[in-house]
Amino acid sequence: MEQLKSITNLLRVKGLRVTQARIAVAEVLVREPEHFFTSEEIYSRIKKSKKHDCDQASVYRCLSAFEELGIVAKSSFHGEAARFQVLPTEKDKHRHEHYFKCQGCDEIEPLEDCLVAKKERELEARGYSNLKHHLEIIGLCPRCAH
Amino acid sequence: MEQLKSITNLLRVKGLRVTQARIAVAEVLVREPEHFFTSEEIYSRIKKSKKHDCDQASVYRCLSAFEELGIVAKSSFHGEAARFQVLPTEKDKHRHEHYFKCQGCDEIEPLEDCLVAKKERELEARGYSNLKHHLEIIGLCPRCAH
DNA sequence: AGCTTATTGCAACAAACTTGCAATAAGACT
DNA sequence: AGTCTTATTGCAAGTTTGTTGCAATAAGCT
Repeated sequence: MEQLKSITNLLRVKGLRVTQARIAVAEVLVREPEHFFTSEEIYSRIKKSKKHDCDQASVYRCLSAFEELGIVAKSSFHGEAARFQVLPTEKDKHRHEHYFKCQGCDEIEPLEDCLVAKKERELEARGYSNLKHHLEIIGLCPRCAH
Repeated sequence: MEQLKSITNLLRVKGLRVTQARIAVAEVLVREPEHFFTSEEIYSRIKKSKKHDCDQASVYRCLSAFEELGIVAKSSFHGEAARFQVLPTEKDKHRHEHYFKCQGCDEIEPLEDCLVAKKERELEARGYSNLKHHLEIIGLCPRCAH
């Protein structure tokens, strides 16, 4: 609830309208902050809840806007649909940019520490800028390894 | 030349046929081992050279086979077409799994050292297995930063 | 309540693959 | 070298994951 309000506030601050579609998408994301949603999943939850209704195109447009505002993190795995997750607080914004994906159960878990920060500092020292990164590790988790 | 022969040998050893399409794709990849080819690029170089001919579908099927055999490394960036590069020797197989991509000039450069190896060892100690990883860092290279 | 214009819904488009199937051509066997 | 078997190919159609143009709608300011 609190988080939903902060999203609508941010929209207002940025001069964007607080529309049904944006509320619908935000509600889905906020209800399961640990889940990595595909656009399709978000869309079907909106449909199922029947509280709001909206088009798939709107979900995509909405997620792009949210990404630009830093409300969600987007990540895509080799050839698969992109996944989105709310970024809960300002300081946690980079928390989930590293993932582990199990090829057995398709579970996605965040990796807590940023392996790449050091490398980025080094690149910055050499004149690179506006750095962003994305890391994926795939394999079998202990449960699926048997 | 040497490398091309080792690819055809591997195909034979694995019971796969050494076909025109596979030779054509392999030749393109081997001619520029430092280049990160999209499937489209490979296809149009085959067309242009006129030495062989083949279909786009065959290029895709060929690259999948090569990937499975460890002949090429595949990497894909957010929403873009996948890119492929020959893996020159057994020991260098993981050499190019880390990239930097400049948003200014679209240049892709490998990052030499493996940041993730340590993390993988740690996960393995906790029961994870069959680990593979992919890291991308995007931003502006010094030339594009101005 | 009315006005302005950002958003939406819809349908069409697009990029990057993937797949089914009949035709072809590797390569094993003679 | 010719024949046979079946892995591969070419082609066309399909799929997935978005993106886009445009008229209709609805935020939100006054």
